[in-house]
Amino acid sequence: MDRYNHQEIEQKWQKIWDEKKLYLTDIHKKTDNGNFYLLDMFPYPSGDGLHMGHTEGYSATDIFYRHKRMLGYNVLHPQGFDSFGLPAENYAIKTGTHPAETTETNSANYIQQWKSLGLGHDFDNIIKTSDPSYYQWTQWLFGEFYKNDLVYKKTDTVNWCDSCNTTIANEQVEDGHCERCKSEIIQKEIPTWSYKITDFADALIDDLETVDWPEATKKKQINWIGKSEGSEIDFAIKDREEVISVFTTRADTLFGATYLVLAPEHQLIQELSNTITNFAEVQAYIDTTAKKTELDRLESKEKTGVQLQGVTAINPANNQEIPVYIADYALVNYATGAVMAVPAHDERDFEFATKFELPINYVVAKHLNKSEDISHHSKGVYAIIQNSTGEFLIQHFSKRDFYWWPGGTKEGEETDEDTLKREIQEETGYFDFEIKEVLTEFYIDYPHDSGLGRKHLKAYRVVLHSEDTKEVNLMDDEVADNIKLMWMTEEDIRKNIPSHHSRIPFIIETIDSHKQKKCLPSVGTVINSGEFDGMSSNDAKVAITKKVGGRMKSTYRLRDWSLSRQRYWGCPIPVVYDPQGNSHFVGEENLPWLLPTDVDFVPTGTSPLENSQELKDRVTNLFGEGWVAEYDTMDTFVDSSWYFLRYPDMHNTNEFCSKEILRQWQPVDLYIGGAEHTYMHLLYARFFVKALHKIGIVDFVEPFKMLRHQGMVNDKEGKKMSKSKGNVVNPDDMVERFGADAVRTYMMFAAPLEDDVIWNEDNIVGVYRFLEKVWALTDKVSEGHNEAVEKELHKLIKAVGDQLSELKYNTAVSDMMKFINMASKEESISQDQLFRFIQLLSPYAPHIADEISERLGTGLVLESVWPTYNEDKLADETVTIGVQINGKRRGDITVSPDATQEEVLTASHSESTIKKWLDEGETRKVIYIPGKILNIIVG
RNA sequence: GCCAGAGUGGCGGAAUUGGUAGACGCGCACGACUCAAACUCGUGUUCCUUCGGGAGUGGGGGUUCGAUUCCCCCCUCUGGUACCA
Repeated sequence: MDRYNHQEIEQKWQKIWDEKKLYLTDIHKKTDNGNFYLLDMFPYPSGDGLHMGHTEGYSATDIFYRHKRMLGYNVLHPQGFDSFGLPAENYAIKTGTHPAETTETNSANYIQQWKSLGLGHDFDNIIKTSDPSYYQWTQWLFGEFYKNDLVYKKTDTVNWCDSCNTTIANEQVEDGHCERCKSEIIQKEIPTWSYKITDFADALIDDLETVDWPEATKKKQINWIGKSEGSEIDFAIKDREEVISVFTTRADTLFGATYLVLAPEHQLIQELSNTITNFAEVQAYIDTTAKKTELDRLESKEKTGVQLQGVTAINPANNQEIPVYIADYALVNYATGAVMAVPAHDERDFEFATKFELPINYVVAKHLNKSEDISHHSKGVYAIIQNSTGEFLIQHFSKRDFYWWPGGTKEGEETDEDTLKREIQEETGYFDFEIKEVLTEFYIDYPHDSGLGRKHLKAYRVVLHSEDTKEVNLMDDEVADNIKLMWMTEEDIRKNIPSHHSRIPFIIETIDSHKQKKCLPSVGTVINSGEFDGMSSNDAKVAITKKVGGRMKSTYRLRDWSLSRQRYWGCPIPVVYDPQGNSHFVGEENLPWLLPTDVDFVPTGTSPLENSQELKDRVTNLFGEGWVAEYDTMDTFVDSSWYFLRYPDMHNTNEFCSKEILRQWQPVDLYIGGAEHTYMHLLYARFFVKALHKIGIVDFVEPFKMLRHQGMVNDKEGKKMSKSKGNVVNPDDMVERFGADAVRTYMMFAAPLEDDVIWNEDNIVGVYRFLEKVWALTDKVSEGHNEAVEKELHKLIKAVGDQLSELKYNTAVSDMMKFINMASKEESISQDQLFRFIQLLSPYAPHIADEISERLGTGLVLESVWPTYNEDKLADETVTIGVQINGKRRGDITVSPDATQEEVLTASHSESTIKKWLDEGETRKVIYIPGKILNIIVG
């Protein structure tokens, strides 16, 4: 028979499939297994065409599609184009070609490429988001959002790309640069429309539990949304009506708040301008900040700021008067735009306070030892006594070689002060001293037999005024211990006290941190906070918030989605303004609200649509004199946030999708695409569905039940392909040289779907040889039945089917290779057996499958029914199991799969290589796992 | 810094309810075919070895008859994110 010629057969079958409309989906068709919605991330039709990454993702869904269809599902496997966007517009600016024209040319090229890969999409029914028949529904949905208060316009500080001349969303800023053109992003005050995605922040986190997505992707979205739970607390301003609200996750440190910081853009600053005595200086700082790009702010780590002279805030916890600053480390867009600064326990506040010489007050002590529940412990005090030179008084229990701080653990006294006074005098004789602050708290576990259990101790710093003493009054056991009092310097303690007396070095550390003014950001026990002393940080967060009239609250890193773009090639925002400047939705009857064509593309910083006379006339004619259009267009991510809802009913001119079809086809069963869409597209699409659910348009809350990512396709060295490196591999070239079947199969074989694939032309020959072997098998077809092949085939049907459902394509291909290697060595294979194998192969290599099928006379493989297997053909007659002696493998034996332990042991003894190990000693134990392993313990 | 994920032959990778580590493929070596080369086919291919064995899944410890798989500590790499209070 003739040689395998991929070019010839692939072109032949692509033509046949096209003519037969093999991939046409009838969404109303009834099938045994019902509907399955399988979705690819649709591409932007770039002039560069498909890249290898696309090829992998699209091949993956196509394989799944063919399998599902042969299993009897009605599978929707659509394609389309995310065709609005900047590249076409930029190309238009350069060449004068209208974006619509570029889009047409590029789309046609993509479709050609898809077909040449043998992808089974219905190319007669594709979506282009730039078609009025599509974007009229983007606009209709905008109208629904508008009516339901889910989109609003306000002047806001937005990310502005000077090169693209447009605002961009937070998600589209990468490292301070524009995601598209890589130029620096600046902050600009601009009127902009925004979707209220933050209304759904909690649902966007919680509902992830209901979908089958990669865990990493879920976690990334959760991080991106950035929920933090904390408190909102109001600080009064002295002699003013206004209050400053701050958000904090550390209300337990409120007593340590020694100043406040407002973001430079905070609106209160202007309101207080008459009170601020150095307003000129303040305004100058605000102006400087405004000029900084996002990147400047990130790069200049050094803290800057200006005090608002004349403004004093009151710390509601202790009524202390504290200064107020503005500084750009407070961000206007996050929470209230104001921070209560606790330099002792927050790194950023600490840095600022150090620079501006602000007080650092410690109000949380780190635990020496962890204890979750304070309430069940008895309490005591602990005195850390210092003399005038700063030395510490230590007790050395010479009999037990034990060091202790003077002080006591007795109870009964009303206050800690009483206990301390009594104890210090009894044990040391000192009486003229002053009790200072709480340094830390900790726990001591006494031995079980002592009956003392666990004690919770507070360590107070005590300073002696005089070293005069009165009579010492020790208890009997204390006398017996032969206690010596000694004054030690910090250094002495570090050097001489052994480290197992951990609490003494620990307290020295703590004192040292306080003295050296170190920042201690961890949670622990509240100290120096009046009635809250001794409370755990977590309890104190709630208690202190409550005490000062604050509110427990969550804030989010996620911000509303700013959708206005000052560009041409996008979906027009369907809004007009009346002569008073109020906005109105243009109304359903005026949809599609067409993108005007009489527009100069060259960007000027204002929206290109402003130059359209047609648009102006349209508005005047429809609404009257004095009315003006909205000139901005929508972010292209709006278009792609709902396209999957349109596919099943894309020709519907009355609705974006009928209720009936929504119910039958949504949500998407399996979605495959790159992980780079985690923050933008996937988050926005989820928001859209949740918003539509709230409005009552859809009855589900998550758009994509199951999501998988394909990895990237890298070059031979594993490096990312890029134009600048000149290592980009063109899929068309590969298809021409190796054929679509080999390219598809190799991509699936080279690595698990979600891992990166290394594109190495030297390796694809392995897959090509495999296909040649399959081809050669047609020469062996004969009438007789080959039972050996039959058994392997049944195993293969099960393995490949299971692996396909789990998207483990790489091992499925390897199993098929094994089968072919086996079958190639056989004398013959029946026509029926070869056909069933071809069915298994066809999702990966559909062209060769149909060609062989035609030669076998078995018709189009996609229209056949996926083969089944018999359980009883899966079992082997014999099985080889490993024999271990003392856990080390010493040989193997071949037995029947249901051999008893006795039989296996006997077989082992008759194997000379094993027997010599068995003779080493007596058999003490035998572990036999049927079909797997025999382990004999000899000793 | 924080949050994920991953470390297995020369290379891509396989095996995880704990049970023969290295499937399948590339490469390499040898052999057959050939005047020769390529193709193809066959055999071998983790490392060390005194050919008895020994070591081995990033490193160290632990649990177990048995660990790539489970637990603890550490190292390295990749990706994401970062003045988010």
